[in-house]
Amino acid sequence: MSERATIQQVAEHAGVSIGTVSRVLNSRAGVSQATRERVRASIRALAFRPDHVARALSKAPLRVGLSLASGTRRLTPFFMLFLEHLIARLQQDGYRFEEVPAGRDGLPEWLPNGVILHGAHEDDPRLAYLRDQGVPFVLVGRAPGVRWVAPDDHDGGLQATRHLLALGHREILHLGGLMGHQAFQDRYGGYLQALDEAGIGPRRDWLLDGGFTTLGGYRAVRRAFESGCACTAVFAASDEMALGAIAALEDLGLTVPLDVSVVGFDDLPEVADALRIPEGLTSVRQDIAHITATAVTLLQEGLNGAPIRSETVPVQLMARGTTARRRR
Amino acid sequence: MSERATIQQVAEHAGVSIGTVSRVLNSRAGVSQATRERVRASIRALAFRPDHVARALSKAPLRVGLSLASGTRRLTPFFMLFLEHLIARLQQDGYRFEEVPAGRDGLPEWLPNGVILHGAHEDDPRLAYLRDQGVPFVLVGRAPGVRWVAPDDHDGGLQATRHLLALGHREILHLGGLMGHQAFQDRYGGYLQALDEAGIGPRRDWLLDGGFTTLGGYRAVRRAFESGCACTAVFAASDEMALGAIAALEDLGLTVPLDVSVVGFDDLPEVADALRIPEGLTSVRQDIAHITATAVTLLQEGLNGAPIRSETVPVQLMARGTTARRRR
DNA sequence: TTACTTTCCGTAAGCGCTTACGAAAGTAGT
DNA sequence: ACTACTTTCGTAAGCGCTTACGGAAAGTAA
Repeated sequence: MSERATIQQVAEHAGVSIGTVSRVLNSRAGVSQATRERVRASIRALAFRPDHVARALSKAPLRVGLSLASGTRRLTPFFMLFLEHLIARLQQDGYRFEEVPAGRDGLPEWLPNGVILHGAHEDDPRLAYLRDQGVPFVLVGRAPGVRWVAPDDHDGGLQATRHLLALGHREILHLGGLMGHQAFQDRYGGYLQALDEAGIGPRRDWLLDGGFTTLGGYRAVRRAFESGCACTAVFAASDEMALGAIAALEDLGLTVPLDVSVVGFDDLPEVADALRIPEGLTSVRQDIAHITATAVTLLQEGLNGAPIRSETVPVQLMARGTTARRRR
Repeated sequence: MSERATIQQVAEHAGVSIGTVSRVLNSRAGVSQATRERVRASIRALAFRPDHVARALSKAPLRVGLSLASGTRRLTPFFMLFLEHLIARLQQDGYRFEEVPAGRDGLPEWLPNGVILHGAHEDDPRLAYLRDQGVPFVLVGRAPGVRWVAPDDHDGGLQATRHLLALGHREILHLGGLMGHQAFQDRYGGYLQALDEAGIGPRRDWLLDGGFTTLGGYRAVRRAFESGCACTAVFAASDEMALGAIAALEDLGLTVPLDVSVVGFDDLPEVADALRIPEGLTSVRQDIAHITATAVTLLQEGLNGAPIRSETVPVQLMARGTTARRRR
């Protein structure tokens, strides 16, 4: 029923050899435009998808590892999605994937050919270690002098806050946490810049620590409003915290978005599904697929000895049902 | 540095052919005890681990799929761990893994050779569908007339509640949710039985719905205690809810475990790490590795046409820092 | 001893792909 | 028209395993 076509069948269908098919699959040179098209047509006709297992076996055994910051909460929804995308991408390209276990000192115990790092600080010992070992790596995050890819966190904070300002809000809470981390620092930075543009001074008591959990967001927001916070909007640095914020507001008798607007960050449908607001959570969308694809590309460059290059991937505010024009 | 040994090298080291090595790897017949030992020694000596990619390529292309109940929250910590273990196990055995996408009606769009189902009800249409299609499957859960594997949820509830009773507690809250699901029904059943053994009648207001989230647990417990609940212990049907319960109690000025004891379910260190109680969360441990391994074994039996068989895997209470003897 | 089993193990053909290598055909330079 | 490239593509040798097949060695029966 679900027998998949092989490269052999595609070759026969197109009247060429399997070598040629492989070449067009990997878009390598040495195939005329005409046959290239013909092969592509056969691929489509047979719904051919290369077997990644065979691919990984025949390719040079390139193992790419993922190394996690020791403090990274592995089970965060965003991270799980990230991992899923990364593995899918690597597989598709015929690479092997292995998680690099952190030994003592947080340094890896053994090394694959290339590694992708997640959640490292600028002065993380692993960066220096990998550089010393000569193992190419790319950081998902930002640090000077290394290959990195990161979403435009600053711009995300900017977009979210401007959106709130445009709706007439003036007192805007920021629900953050993990303030040592660059990503969240940047989101906060965007928020501050937007406030500044609007001539609104930042206030210490508008910065809440939600620890990047739903419960943390709930407790922080509840406490803030219980002690008389007059804010009409909150910008949370993650969807989970936004969810917590919404629950807290509900429990205090406030309705979202009529009384208070809430915007999240990440735009994970899996998280926001818990919401009872039909139009969904207003949130800053990160393109995880884009980020992981770029990470892999940069790593390949590193393996080829190309010069260091980094990339920022854009984010976009998705205005939905939890933000509304300010009233009163 | 990290060049792994191949079967070829093991064969040379042991002075046999690769065929023989493969036979001992798969523990097939036709190898004398003497050479079997010798090969095993070489395997250890070279720290040989078979390459699962090559394995998957050479084996009959057996694809096993995982099908999720449509309502299953994919990003639940327990489920992520489950998935991780399942994939590792399948890989190790040289099987391919693919997630089976649910089409409309919740039925799969195409079928692999065998499937593992998670979170299905007894009358889930997928069960009948797979049976009709003649595709072997195993259910992680319980249902009559099919191959299934499940933790002993009832016994877990029993152990947890008896533990609390043994510590002198008499008013014990149960924090559940998703009451349609068999697993949670069973945990509740164990709780009820333990209460009954102790001659304590169950009370409607001792059953809370925490929706299996941390926040849900928090809200339910907070509301209960705010409206005068005099309980001294709570048995939560998941670690996440237990965490929420603990936070709620804290916020109400109660300390755990001095004022109130809390026991969770699943025993996921990743979840309980958020706790500030040094000795950790008292919880009912599920052996995920055992469950997934059994699921794969049962599926293999199904593929071989063996008669239907099911298995319950034991759970064990891990008494730690969130339970203590009742005072007053 | 011969004939016939049984046990043990080596050989080689795959699994589906990638990629040197070299042959054939086309292009250019003289 | 002849040499010298260049482009295009087929051939075949792997990647690290599994497994059907068959041969050699060893055991059993006469």
